[in-house]
Amino acid sequence: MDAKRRIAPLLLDWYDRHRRDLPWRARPGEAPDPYRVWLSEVMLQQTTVATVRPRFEAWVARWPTFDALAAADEADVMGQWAGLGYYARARNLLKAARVIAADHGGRLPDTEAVLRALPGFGDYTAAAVAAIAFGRRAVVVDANVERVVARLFATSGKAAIRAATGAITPDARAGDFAQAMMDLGSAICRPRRPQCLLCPIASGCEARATGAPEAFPAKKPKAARPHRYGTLFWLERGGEVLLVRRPEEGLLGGMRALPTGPWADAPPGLAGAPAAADWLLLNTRVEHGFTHFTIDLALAVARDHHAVDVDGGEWWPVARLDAAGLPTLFLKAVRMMRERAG
DNA sequence: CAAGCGTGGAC
DNA sequence: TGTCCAAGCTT
Repeated sequence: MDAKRRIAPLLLDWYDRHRRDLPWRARPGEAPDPYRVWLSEVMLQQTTVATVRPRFEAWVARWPTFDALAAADEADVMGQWAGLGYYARARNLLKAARVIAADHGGRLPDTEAVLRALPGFGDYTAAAVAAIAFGRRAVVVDANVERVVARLFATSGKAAIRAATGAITPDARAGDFAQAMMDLGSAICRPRRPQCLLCPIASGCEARATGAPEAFPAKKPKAARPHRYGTLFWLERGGEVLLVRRPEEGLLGGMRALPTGPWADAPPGLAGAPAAADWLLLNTRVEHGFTHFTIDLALAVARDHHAVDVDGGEWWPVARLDAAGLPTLFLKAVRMMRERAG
């Protein structure tokens, strides 16, 4: 259809004039670095560019290649990821790096199908890396593309969106096209208050013609977030505090953490304490919102000069807790303890 | 396939 | 302050 073939040239022309300069993005005429493209795609999953930028720089300074990452300790990798969230991404990143080093000669496979089989590569990431790093034609559908295409054709549904995206994806510059769609979705075709007057493809946009482009795509009804309660245990001994490593699976999996008791529908008090000690339940609370529930944590404190080593735990200097690689939830408790002491 | 899985910024 | 949302993957 001729109207559909006009979209890619318009979008690519807009991209050539308005593309953002990002640390993982090759400049015109430069060859993309597959390692940087892959790392950025994983970091950017459900995470904003502003958050990723400094974390990306720190990561590539520490582990600049697949082989360097493959040789890293898992605890170091998880600690470097701390604060970014969705920690399965870091576990899969390391797994994939080791597969790439062992089975692919330290180079990323250059086809969508082979990429798709690596840990952490879903439909989106396999297509995006194939297109952006290797120039393959691939149909790249993320939340931005879904929104742009849903509005462009006033349509909905995963299959219809994918088919429509395929119909407007060019054979050449597929990587630039994908990035152009995402930049457009981020800067112009935003969820709220889309900037249609600045849009290079507004003239053919069916949602704009309806007068309410922001109504596309239809939003799913949101589930209520339950509220839970728990207790964080701060066991201190000679300037050191007890940390544990959380189980590999599940919430904050594999991360270093303060010990916690059970998370329940009502405050559990001192249940699940990591050791017998003279616990003092503080009046202050740590609140933290996760995607699917919020947690309200009490803080229990004990200073026990006779505390023996706790199974699976490690004693960590309080003054160096910032370097422990703790998820944000636990850093909130650390800050609270410091305010209390100071 | 719906649910589980983090966090910080915008409004 | 609460709600929404951001370059999704796994089971």
